[in-house]
Amino acid sequence: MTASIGDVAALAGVSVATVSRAIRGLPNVSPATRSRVLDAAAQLQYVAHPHASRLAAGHTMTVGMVVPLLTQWFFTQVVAGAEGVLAANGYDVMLYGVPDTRSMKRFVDEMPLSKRVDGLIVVDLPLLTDDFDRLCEAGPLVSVGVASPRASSVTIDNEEAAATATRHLVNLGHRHVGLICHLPPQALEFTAPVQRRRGYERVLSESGIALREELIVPGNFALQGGAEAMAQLLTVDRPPTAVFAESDEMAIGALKTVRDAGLHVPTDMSIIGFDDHDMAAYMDLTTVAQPALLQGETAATLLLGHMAEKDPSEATSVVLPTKMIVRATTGPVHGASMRAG
Amino acid sequence: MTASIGDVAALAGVSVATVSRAIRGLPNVSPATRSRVLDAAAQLQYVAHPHASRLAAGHTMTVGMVVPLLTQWFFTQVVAGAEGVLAANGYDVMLYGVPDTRSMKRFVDEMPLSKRVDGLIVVDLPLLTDDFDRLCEAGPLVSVGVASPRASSVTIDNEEAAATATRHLVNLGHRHVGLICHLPPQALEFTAPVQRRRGYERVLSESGIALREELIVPGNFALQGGAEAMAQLLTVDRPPTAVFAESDEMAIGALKTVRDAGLHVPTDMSIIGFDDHDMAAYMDLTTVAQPALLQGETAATLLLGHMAEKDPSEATSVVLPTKMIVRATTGPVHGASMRAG
DNA sequence: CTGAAAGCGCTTACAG
DNA sequence: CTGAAAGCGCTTACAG
Repeated sequence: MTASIGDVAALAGVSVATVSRAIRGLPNVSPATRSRVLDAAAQLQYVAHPHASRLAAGHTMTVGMVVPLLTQWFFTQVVAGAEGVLAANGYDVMLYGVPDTRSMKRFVDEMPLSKRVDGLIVVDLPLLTDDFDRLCEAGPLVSVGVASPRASSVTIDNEEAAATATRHLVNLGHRHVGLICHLPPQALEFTAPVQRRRGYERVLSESGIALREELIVPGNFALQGGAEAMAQLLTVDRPPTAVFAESDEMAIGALKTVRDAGLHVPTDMSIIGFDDHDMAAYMDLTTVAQPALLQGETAATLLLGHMAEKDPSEATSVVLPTKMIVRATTGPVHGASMRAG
Repeated sequence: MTASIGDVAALAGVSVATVSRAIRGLPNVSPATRSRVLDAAAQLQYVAHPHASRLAAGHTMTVGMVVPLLTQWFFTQVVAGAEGVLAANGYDVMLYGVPDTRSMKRFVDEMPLSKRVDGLIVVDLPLLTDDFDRLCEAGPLVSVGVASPRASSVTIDNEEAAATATRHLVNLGHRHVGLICHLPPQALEFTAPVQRRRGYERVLSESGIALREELIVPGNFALQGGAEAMAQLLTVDRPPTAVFAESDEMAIGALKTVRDAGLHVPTDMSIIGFDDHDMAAYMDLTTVAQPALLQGETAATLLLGHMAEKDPSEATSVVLPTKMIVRATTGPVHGASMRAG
């Protein structure tokens, strides 16, 4: 049906070897020959069959992206960022969603053996060290979201960012500061939530504020989870006067609960989020912004570099800056909270 | 490094042909042989090299998904839905973002010739008929979002859904109904916006309401676009008392503009969106829900069917239901609007 | 039920 | 600068 390298060779009157060289821009082809080949190829609309060249050449020109949830804001941004630079460099991207432990296990078992991709971008995957090592052995890998001595990574300083958020609240005079975090401890542990929680706890401790476990509630990184978490925070005695939510989506859910309860933000309750989701500006949500798209782009660039190298080089880890954006949902403690304190 | 089919054959003491048959579950292998092969394969952790089998067998076990914007709500839902069922059926998914005309053109030129995938899922692509036909000729294709006589598709009835939304507004007594639509006409035309606009116009006309061009403003399917569109609507004379936004994200942006202007929803302004985005429930936004994830799943199922067939069968087009969800952002016309009317 | 061999469409030393 | 040939790792008629 479609032209093969042999057809081009016949039309140009050269061998297939020469066609291969001419088309890929390799040296040692005379200008005249090259242009004859190129003409023939254009005429036949020839495109190399990828599986054949991949099999012969030993590389696939595709990279795999492994992502827990295909629909969550952060992941879509990272995928979009990486796909852009990868496509611009001639690479295809294979997308793998690994929503649960079982699919993650299967992925780890099969991927390294399947030589399916030239490299892997792994996003925020709560992998066991062993599994992570196995993936690394299979080829170039860059991890986004979680740092590792074994592989290049692009991350943000989650702990410091969370500390900044918490400090902002404390500096406003809040002494009862809630945290809407990720899942309960028994679930899959992503690293970002752990680090963010650490930042939160550190600042409280530095500020001489006792940690109150009942002010830390899971919100599942979703709107509804955030709303429910806030509902729970409102019922404890001596409720918080300020809350740090580990994602904007949870923060926005929390905002709704507060307002539905007839309370006013930030007068009765301060809320700070994390991400700088599109929605954040529109909700006037104070938050700490992370460059999600850029993390994907950077990961792709790093991976491109590793794939180009002959032997595996040093892992390089880049940590991208975050930035607190103060908007309208945080403010000084207020009368209502004074009663509680 | 990793085991090849030859290694397994050697270990099991059979030919590579037998290994191939045994592992793929083909008939004509004795139970004893099969289990010997399977044992050997397991022992060596053998996984068939995909490019080799793909080249030899002539199919790739991967499907391509082509999507305009990787980050927009609808597209992420469709991708997630399709990836789920495809992965469950052993297919890999290759992701292609085609944000602009140029990349779309390149995709159409190269993809059909490259035999890279066994089938294609094309989401909401404003393709020229010719280009669409070329993609169809290359192999099984299912289109989501736009119907076509040439290929199977999964869509919703955009016009009817938009009519329902508009009728809801008209039935509430609104005579000045704005539309926040997609891009200005000169841009790439996606079909959904065109159809939705048609539904809007039809209902106005059926209700004896004259169309006012100045009440139709583009919002670019984004939060900010929606906000700006609403700002513009507020400045026309005799401004609308109700607005239909073609996506929830635009509706939410519009909501913000209205509230920032000190107006009350729905007393001063009714707003209805489209999608039932997660955020919609939280904003108490009246909207018409479309099953985005399901559209992706359905497309994948359809494609799986087509890829399994020997010769191309009839195109089947499934149209999924939409459902209006009345919440708090729409209400009867009110005093304020009477002044204008 | 099983194996030997050709072939999928390329790339890559090796000669020349 | 160019070509003949081997090889990438499988699958698939064809014999037996």
